[in-house]
Amino acid sequence: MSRKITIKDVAKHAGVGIGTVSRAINGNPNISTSTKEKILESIKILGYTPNNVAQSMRSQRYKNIAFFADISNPIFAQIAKESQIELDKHGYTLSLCNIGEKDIGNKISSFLEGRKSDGIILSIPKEDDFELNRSLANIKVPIVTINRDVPILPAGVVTDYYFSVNEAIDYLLSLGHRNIALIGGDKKIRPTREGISAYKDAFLSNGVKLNNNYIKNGKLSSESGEALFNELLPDIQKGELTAILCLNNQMFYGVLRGMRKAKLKYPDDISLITFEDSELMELLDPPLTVIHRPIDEMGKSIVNTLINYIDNPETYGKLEPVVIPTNFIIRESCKPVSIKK
Amino acid sequence: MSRKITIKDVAKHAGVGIGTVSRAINGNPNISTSTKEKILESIKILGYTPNNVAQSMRSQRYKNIAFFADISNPIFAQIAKESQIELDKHGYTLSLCNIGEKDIGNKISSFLEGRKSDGIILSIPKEDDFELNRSLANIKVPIVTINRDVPILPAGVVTDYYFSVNEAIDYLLSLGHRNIALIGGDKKIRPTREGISAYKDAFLSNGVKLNNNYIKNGKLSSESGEALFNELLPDIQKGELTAILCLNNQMFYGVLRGMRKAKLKYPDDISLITFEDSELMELLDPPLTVIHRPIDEMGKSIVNTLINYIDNPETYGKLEPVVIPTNFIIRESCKPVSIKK
DNA sequence: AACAAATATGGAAACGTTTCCAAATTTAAA
DNA sequence: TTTAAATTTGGAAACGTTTCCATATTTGTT
Repeated sequence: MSRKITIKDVAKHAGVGIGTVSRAINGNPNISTSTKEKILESIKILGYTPNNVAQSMRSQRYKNIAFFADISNPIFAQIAKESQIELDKHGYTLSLCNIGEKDIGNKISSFLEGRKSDGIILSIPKEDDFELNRSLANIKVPIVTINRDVPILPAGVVTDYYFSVNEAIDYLLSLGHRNIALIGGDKKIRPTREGISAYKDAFLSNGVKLNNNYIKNGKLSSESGEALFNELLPDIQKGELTAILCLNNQMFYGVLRGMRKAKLKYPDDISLITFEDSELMELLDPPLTVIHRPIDEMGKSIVNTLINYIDNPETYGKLEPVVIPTNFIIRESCKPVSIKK
Repeated sequence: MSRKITIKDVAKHAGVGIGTVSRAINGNPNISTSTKEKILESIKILGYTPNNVAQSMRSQRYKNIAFFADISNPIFAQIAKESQIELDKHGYTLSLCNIGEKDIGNKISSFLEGRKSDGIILSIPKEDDFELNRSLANIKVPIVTINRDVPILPAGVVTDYYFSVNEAIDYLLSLGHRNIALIGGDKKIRPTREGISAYKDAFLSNGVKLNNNYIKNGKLSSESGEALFNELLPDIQKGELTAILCLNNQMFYGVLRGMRKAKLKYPDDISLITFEDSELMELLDPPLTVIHRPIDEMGKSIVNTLINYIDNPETYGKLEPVVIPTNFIIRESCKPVSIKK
């Protein structure tokens, strides 16, 4: 295998200095058009490609982003994919890092100490983890969070939970539902906070009295979803509770499982709406009415926000969150309430 | 922010030369226990961590693996996750790269030219893509493929399609099914090839005559799955075809969609088995009988195979494929055939 | 105690870039 | 033309390691 072509080879071939070659590669303006062309020609002839490791070493820029999330949740896998596609356009690569529930801060710090990334895309389970926030505060590269407001961090990219939930509840109310359960994660995370607020506002603006007991909070897991469903079960069986809106797809699986075990069917026994669409949501029988978010747009926004922070560090922390709108897709998991007491 | 601690600082603090510090870090045997301890102590005091970029630059080893697959398929996202977890244990990072259908070889080459990886995990749609194979042949780092036999590449990691399909067909035959359709991808890819061979052998060993028309091949997409299902539809409606085994989860979605449109229900109108388990497969109504493969084990095997190739280049191409066993999970999507003509 | 062999150590060179500064060249102004 | 200013260029230094070789030290043998 022949020796790797370096910048020196290019310089010699083009009859210029290495600094000039570097300027040609990096779009530096201090170079005449003619020499630049000559160098680009030599590069093509020799088949030269810059060694990124050497570039990073010297320039302290790495053209790499680290993606920290629990990618066993398919939604994050999709976001990772879309982010990677967008990053690729900007010449960045994406390092995938899985995180669990614990010790996230240390994992990120130790990753950054060794490996070099210019920025981080981060999805964390909680917003108010004191330890975590302290570690995050010490990280010196920009971080863009997904659907979380972390006090110590600048605004990230968020789904429009408020609008989505408002719209969905409006829809259920218009179908005649009066008791609607909201199942979500911890009250302290943005999606739940926004969701609850939209839920309440929807009842208020429709002049319907709401029952706070139907706001259920738990962990973002199917087990927790199933447990919360079971708390609601008696009221469903009594016919008092007629609809459920679930803010998280993992929890929704738990709701489905709970229904299965209780031998309940939607939409006859209860109307169902969940957050997050997927091919299977349409293939469930009956197909599910869902709140759909455009994952590709999320990926693009995340990447562009992050790259903006990298290129313009002075804007870091000064921007408003990017809010991604959703689509409400009505299928067949909700039906009108016929009789009202 | 204070200047980064380098190996020189450590050397000065410990009163040794930089080469000695390097030896201490890298587990080089040519160092006395006492100096090594002294250096490790200094490292701890100063909070030194080696700069990986500089290490890579000099050593030409990158401690990075590139993962090329279509990660919008959740199964690859999961494999990516499991691989990353395993790689992490070995001090490697994972770069995620999405690939489409076209120009895969060039994408990989150009990624490797700039970015530096020590190895590649690869999932490609086809095995016999001449252009692609030619590009792959020129890649000088080890490649481990997932479920494909690429002639030019050494053995990768494969699911035990033969055993799985054999077991599943046996099961369907034991339920009295005599006409069973097999839906899979191109005949030239390993899973389909093995699947068909296992399918035929199962009929043979059970002394049942098989109908070659029920072996259906298409693309690994839900659209293709739906199209193939529609080809089978007349025979299903005539009651001649009573079971389908689907080798690919994407195609299976198409089958489900086709059934939905034809207003057919499983297991009453047809028995159904698919490859690939997921939380939702259990939550479908009725829950699906599936062939489950242990993704964590696949990830581990992939990584260990690849790292072995990196550490022992002389074994590259000399090893047998690693075959990952599967579990057959019987749920409720198949029912016995009552009447036989 | 003397010497050879084995082990341990220091530090220059190299990895392939970018950055910076000084110098050369071109352009513009007088 | 001359001179000043602007532009372009070359290449040394630096980024932080590992590797290699020469040298120093320790260990073992007689």
